[in-house]
This record gives sequence, structure tokens and C-alpha cells, in this order.
Amino acid sequence: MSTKTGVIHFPLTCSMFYGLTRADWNCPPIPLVRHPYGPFLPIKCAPGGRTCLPARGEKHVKRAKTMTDSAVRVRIAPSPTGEPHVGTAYIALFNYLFAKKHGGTFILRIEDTDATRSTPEFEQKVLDALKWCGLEWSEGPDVGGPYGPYRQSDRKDIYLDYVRQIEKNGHGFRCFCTPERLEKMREAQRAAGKQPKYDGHCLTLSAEEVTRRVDAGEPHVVRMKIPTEGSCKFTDGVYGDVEIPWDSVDMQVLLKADGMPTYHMANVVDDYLMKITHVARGEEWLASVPKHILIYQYLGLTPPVFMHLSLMRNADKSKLSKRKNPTSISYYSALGYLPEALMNFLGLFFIQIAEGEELMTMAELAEKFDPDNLSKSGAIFDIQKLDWLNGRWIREKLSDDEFLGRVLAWASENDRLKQGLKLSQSRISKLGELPALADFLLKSDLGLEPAAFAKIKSSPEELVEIFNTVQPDLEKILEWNKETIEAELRAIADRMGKKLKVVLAPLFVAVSGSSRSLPLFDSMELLGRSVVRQRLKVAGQVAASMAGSGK
RNA sequence: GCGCCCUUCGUCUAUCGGUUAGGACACCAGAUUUUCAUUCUGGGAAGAGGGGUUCGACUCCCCUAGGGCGUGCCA
Repeated sequence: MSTKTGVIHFPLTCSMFYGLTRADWNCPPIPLVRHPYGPFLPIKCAPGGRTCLPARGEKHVKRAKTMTDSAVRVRIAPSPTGEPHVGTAYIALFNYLFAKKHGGTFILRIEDTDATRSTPEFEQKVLDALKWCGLEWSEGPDVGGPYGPYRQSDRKDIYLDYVRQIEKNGHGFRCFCTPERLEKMREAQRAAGKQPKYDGHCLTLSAEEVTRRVDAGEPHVVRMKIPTEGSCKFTDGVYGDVEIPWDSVDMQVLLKADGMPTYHMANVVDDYLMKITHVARGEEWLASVPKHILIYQYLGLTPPVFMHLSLMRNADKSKLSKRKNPTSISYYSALGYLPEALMNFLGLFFIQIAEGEELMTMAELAEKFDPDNLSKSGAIFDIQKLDWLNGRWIREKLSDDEFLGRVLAWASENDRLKQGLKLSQSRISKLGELPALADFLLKSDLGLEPAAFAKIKSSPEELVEIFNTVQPDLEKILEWNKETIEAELRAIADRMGKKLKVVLAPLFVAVSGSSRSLPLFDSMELLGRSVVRQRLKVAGQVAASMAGSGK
């Protein structure tokens, strides 16, 4: 399959199933990768090396030959379990640009198979946030489309047939193990220095026993079988040839006890039914590819082309997280970043610019977009560069009138101007007092200093304790409004054995920058959880510095 | 622990084996500007370490180190 030039020709046949017994394996081997995205085909390997990106100067020729533009279908598949994340926008943007570049279709699918964490509130926010970004999808839960429904909880019944098919062919099995047993098992494995993995406890259950226990209504899941030897080889559009030993792949649950499929199952079925041609997602999924390929195999289907994008990082190089960085899209819109600038900034990760203009519109991004020349190392989310781009967008791309319009729209976002004025009305004698009273609702940075806490009686140590307790507890609030915030804060004060006033006073300062301002709970609701999170974090740092300096 | 992956200025990156290692953000200095910001000019700043291959290595190979992700009835 290779020639003297070291070029590998697809399709690669799947030679990784020799670990399966005959009974386990009754699907004929099929090509692993059907139509890798044009530029990746053929793939040139460095002699003896693992790098498999196309050689420079060669890609354009190959692309012209292998393009299948009109058929390209890509998707963003967010799960509505929290505040819309910039990482979601990052992956969505890639898919959006990819579709634009190839004249393909960009679709949105809601992955809400985690019934305990998904909420309609978050789903709406995800949709709103992606729209704010300017990423329009042509099929989705809100606009419909030929392959609907586009919400996995609405597709629950569809998956069952596919799970049954896997079971019927002997590639899946029922597992009655309790979460407690699994936890103990993993505990023991970790203690023994082994990789935590399902031990096959239910793999050998007799058909009679399975039937009996199922009939008795015993809760159970369906797991997939995994080959015991060999490795899964596949070609990733970004990483090139990757080989992962089956030994390191767990017998993944496909169907949960509540009847919902897991991500792995639903993802494969939906990508197939929705005719997805290219799956571009975060690098964190790379290790799951063998499971997905296996599911495709078990179902007799051909996998799409996988492209795993490097993750955006915190300053310490770990995966971008809200604990270390503001990650909510709503945080950036609340602070007055323009969606154009955010997209411009994120788009720069997909376009390697040697020299030249970095200020780009979405159309320019799509034009310069270069999916076959991506960086594999995760880039740190550099807010200073974002600020620079945002500044340039404000002063170079907006006319006076457009600027005015943007400012008004921004100030009124989420009704905060109107609500803020309502709260202010009873507290002023002159309109001119408004800015000082309500400025914190619009400010991006309070510039909080130790002096702001001067009037508060608590010691710096106590402030630190309060902030450290309040921050994680506020994260637990499912629906963010003044009632739930109040209830949570009262509970916290109770638990800490402090008067409510003692807990609230420093929060006032943290959130508004002053001890005289608008009602706290209303303000926190208006500001939104992502802005409040950041302000509490800053306040906690200020308090810690006070405690540290012995003030 | 195991599996996979990554590694050029503080940050994002360019370099198809031969360059004074280029650009951008940030930073510093100067100029313009009533102030500030903008703008302009200039400056400091990098190939993780060790072995190979080669006339020649940031570039190809190996090892080490450091880092990331994964290892869920989360996605």
C-alpha cells in the first residue's frame, strides 16, 4: 500500500480486529476511512516518522483532485449543561468555516443525553450565544431540517434499535453492575497501579440469567465488547496516523440505565443519520475514536473523517476552564467584546499568518481558512490579543452610527439598563448620580483594591473564608435569579454560622465595588453568573493579598 | 500507573536541511497629539536537554525532560 515515494493510498483496510473471535466478529472488514478530507489524501509519511501531514506545495494539487465540496456536512454538537463556553464557539467556528469553505452545510445538534445536567435554560442560552457569535446553522432544533429532530432527547427511541442490533450481533452485552461496585472496582485497580477498566463481570452471564434479571426489572446498562488484542489504527485530519491499543480502551456503556444512550452511541448514530461527513471536535475526544470506529463497524457503517482540534488553554497550559479564566460567551458579550472580534480572535487559531493583516471579517476568515495546516499544540487564550483586536474592530470597522447602535444594544443587553434604572430610581435625587450608583452594571473591571473593604468589620482572613465558601456554592445554583441566589446565600450564612449581613457585606463590595449601591441579589442576577464569578474571584484575590500582607 | 498527543521570543506563530531565525500581541524608548488614547519609528526578547544522520540540523531519527488530554451509567 505504499509506493517508493512513501505515499499511502486509501482506503486503509481495517486490520485491527484480529483480537475478536469469529463469534464476536461477523461483519466483513470494511474500509476504515472512506473519503478523508481532500487535502489529506494521499498522505505522505516522513521516512520512518509518524508525521503524516501533506508535503508542502503538494496540497493544493491534491485538494483539487479530491474535493467533494457540495456533500460536506458538519455539525456543532453542544451539550446544554452549563453556560455556553468559548470552547464551543471555537469548535463551532471551525465547523462553520469548514462548511463555508467547501460550500457545505453546517448543522446544530443538541446533545442532551445527560438528563441530570441538561436544562432547557442552558439550551436556549447555547443557541443564543452561538447566534450572537454570528454562526448560523441551516439545520437545528430551532429551524428544523430534513434529518430532525435535532435534539437527542427527542431521538431517544431511534438509538434503541441500533443498540439492539449491536447486542443481537453479539457485540454488546447487558451489565447489571451497580455504580457502587464499579467505583470499588476502579478504586482497587487504581490502588494496584492498574488502569481503571471494566473487569468483564457481566460478560459471561448466561442468556437465561440475563433474561431472568431483565424480566425482574433489575436496572442495567448495555456495554460494548472490545477486541482483546491489537490496536485501532486510524487517520485523523489533524494528527495524521494514530494508533491506539485496544488494551487501553474500556468496554464503554452504550445505553444507560435510564434508557438514554451515552454520548458515544448517540453521536455515532446521529452523525450517520444526519449524513455528517467530517467530525471536527476537541482534542479531548481523540482517545475515544477507537470506540466510535468500533460502533460504526458493529453497525456496518463507514466512519466520517475525524479532525481533532487542539484545545485552548489557561495561562498554565491546562484545558481552558472557568475556574481559571472567564469562559462564558456571555461574559465576553457583557464586557462589550464585539462578536466579530471574538470570532476574528478564535479564527486566528485556524489560520497561520506569517506576516500581514490579522484583522479579518468572517468572510475573510473563511477565505484564508486553512484546515490542512493546523497547529497541534494547544494555544493559550491570550486576552490581550483579543483586547487589541476588539479595539481595532471598535475604532476601525464601525461608523459613528454603528458604534452608537452597538453601545446602546450592549447597554440594554438582557434588559440590564432598564432593570438597573428601575433599581436606581428610588435612590437618587439627581439624574447625575446615576453613573456613580449603577456604573458597576456596565463596567468591565471594577479595579477593586483593599481600600474598598475598609468599612467592613470582618478580618481579611474572614473575608477570604467567605469568598472561598461562597464561590463554589454559587456554582451549584441551577437557575440563576435573585430568588435562587438569595436562598443559596442564606443557606451559606447558615452553614457558616454567620449572620446574613456578615456574608453579604463583602459580596456587596466584590460585586459593585462599593458598600453603597443597588440591591445585591438583583444586581447579581442582572450581571449574570459569569460576570459575578469573575468579580468574586478578583475580590477573593484582593482579600487574600490583604490577609497575606497582614493588613 | 497506563494509553495517546504536544514542545521556536512572556503569548500566538513563520521557516518545504543552508536565513543576521521573520511577523503579530504584550513590554520598553522616542516622535506626533492641548491631555489621554490612536498613529508612526526604534528596541530588548526564542529553537527544552542529550545523542545520532549530514559538508551543513530549528527542520530528519532516537533517548531524556517538561507539559496536555484521556482513563465515568459527563459530554
